[in-house]
Amino acid sequence: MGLPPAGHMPFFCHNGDPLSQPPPAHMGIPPYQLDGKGAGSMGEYGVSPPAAQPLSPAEWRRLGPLLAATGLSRPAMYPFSAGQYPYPMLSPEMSQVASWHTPSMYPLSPGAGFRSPYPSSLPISTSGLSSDFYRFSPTGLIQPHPGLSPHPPHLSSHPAIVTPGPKQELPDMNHRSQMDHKNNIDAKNAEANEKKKPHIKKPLNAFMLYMKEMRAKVVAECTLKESAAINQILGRRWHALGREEQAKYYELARRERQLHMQLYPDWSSRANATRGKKRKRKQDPAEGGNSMKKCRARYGLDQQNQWCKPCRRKKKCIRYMESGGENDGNQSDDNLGSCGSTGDAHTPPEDDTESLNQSMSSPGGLSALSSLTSPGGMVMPSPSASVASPSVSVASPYMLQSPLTPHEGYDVKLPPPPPLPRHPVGTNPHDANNPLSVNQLTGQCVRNDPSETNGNKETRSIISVT
DNA sequence: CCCCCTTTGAAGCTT
DNA sequence: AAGCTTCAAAGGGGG
Repeated sequence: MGLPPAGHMPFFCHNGDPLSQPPPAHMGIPPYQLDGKGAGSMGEYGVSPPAAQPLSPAEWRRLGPLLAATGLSRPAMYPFSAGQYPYPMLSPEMSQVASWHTPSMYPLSPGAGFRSPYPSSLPISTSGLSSDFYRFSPTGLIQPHPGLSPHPPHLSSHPAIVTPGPKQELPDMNHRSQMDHKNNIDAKNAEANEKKKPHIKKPLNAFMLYMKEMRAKVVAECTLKESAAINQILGRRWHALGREEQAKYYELARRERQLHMQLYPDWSSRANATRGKKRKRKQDPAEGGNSMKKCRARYGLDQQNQWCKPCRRKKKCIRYMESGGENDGNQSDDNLGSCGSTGDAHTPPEDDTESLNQSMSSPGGLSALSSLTSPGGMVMPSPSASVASPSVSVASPYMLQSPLTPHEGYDVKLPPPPPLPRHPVGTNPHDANNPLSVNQLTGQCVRNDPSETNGNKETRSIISVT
């Protein structure tokens, strides 16, 4: 039952049958547990003195071999062959893209297709970490013991940390001096102080760090600008990323958290989490999880007639709120279950064409894009051949099973795998109709044959979304 | 201006 | 303890 239609499963081996064999046993260790501690919880903070310090370039250089030596090296989770995998960056050349072992971990040069919100003047070289990594550092310089920072959290003026509110970014600062930057921030800080609630953002997790780094590349390759689409692609790439690569991001994220905690010892995500919304009532199991979904996600584009009014107008979903939020209680008034229980997984689209026609409701032009054929020569995995199960989607490190004992270098304190995580990227049946679906999008995404890299623009077919 | 989409992971709250 | 919810980034799109 819960299996989405095979055609919607984006993850599969190039032989088209990922389920024919269990995922490699080596895919089991959360990369961020490399330090042998139960990571992922605040409890790890400060526990490991060495980890409390930023990695030196030499350390970064060591990271790879170390990981490999501890048995982490492994083939890509989704072993596309170089010729078949639609994402060039996931080809073996990927390791060059993310040059973690070099001081320029985050290629910031425009030529690399990256852009950074932080001035390149930041002393990246001092530690080998990217400027992004210093988002928590008030001075832009990372201290061996950032906890000794003279800047109390509430005085911090770092843009990435203290902002007037969530999802509010300062303008691109690539072309601004740090002083301008600071003034700007001071102004915003004053505003924030006025409210007496400076918004300290959450530290970025591994995936967010990865997204931040890779977004520009995906944008360049696909000439897509819609983040929703980009994120789907990035999600797929993330899954396809080798463990070693992911481990680096987990490590980065772990250090970000550490640094964040040291800079803002009193900060708690609670402040942000409870900022605006009340927590919602636990969903009714009988509703199969759909009660917590907004109409769009619950019914899909092909059933917009079931959407609540605000949803149709792209406003805040009232059912979503009713489902435990603001009304905090008894609802189930709204035939939520109709598509509901388990239904999410089996409300396969009936008419793609129609839904595409309806899809103008959102991320716009993509619906038109969806009807385009793939760029010539692009070898996309056949959806029909794709068979996958969410349980094999390796959606997260938690899904992995470790072949190693703790003595082998890992503290295998794996939390039990979540029963059935969200649909892995692209496995949501609704994706078939979703113009933003990975399958739809990646079908339009540029395929860069690794052998054709080096700026051979002629081989890049770009679908412009305008 | 606000909210939507969309992704994964972390953290905290709720049950 | 398990499950759930929110928020991190991003930027185009719609009302």
